[in-house]
Amino acid sequence: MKIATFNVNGVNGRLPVLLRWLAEAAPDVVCLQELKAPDERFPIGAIEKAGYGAIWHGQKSWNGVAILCREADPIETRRGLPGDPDDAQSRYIEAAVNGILVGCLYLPNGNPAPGPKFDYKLAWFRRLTAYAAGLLDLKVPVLLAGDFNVMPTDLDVYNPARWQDDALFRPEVRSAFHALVGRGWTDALRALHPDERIYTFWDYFRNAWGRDAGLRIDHFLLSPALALQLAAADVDRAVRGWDKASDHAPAWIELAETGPKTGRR
DNA sequence: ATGACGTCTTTCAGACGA
Repeated sequence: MKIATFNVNGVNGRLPVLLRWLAEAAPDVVCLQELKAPDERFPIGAIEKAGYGAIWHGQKSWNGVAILCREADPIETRRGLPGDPDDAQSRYIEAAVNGILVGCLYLPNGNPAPGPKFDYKLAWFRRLTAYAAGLLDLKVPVLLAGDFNVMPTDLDVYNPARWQDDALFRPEVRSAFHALVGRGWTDALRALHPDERIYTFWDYFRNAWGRDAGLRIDHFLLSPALALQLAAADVDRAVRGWDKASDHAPAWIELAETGPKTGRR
């Protein structure tokens, strides 16, 4: 089973890119972020025509997350991250798909730091860490996938010194990520490629794509049982070079089929 | 320190992104 995450940066403006990538990559499950569209403007017709069922949590202009499932409808288990009833931003949606609980998230950017936006990022991170602990307690296969807006280590940044004070790389944010992962999750891309420079985002500015000046900020966190099934993980880099591309490229993992538990025959 | 570029908006300028 192939599961992907893709920050599309506008699901309607990006629809041709999304549909082309779905046809070429044929993922079984897709987590989308930055829909930048309210619920009623999610392009469900085109996505169904491409062979995918979907659930989505939209918002006008900004944010917005969705889960797509090939030839099936995701069973929604949650929309919105718990822990703050006043948080109106659409950044979390979760579903049961093919025997796995999939949480799709878009963690706040947090710039400029310090400031209220950075405080919101750290608070959101705390809520995620608390909620994720409960997910592990469920003892079912769980995957958290999405745009975490964090480069975990120097290896994940083309020029670490330049990003030192940025909300995506500040020590508080990196330690928040490591504290979350340290509770029992596996960073799938890094687990399979411990020494490789892997990027999932290239700025539109300064010819970042042409210079390969990238960041690794889109991640898959696997629960312990799921980590045992991890067979492959990579980034569809070429998509970043397409016409009208998102500033993110899709990342994906491949999970090996297990025995009777998830076998469908 | 700023802005480069791109997307969205009851648009033609401003907010936001990373």
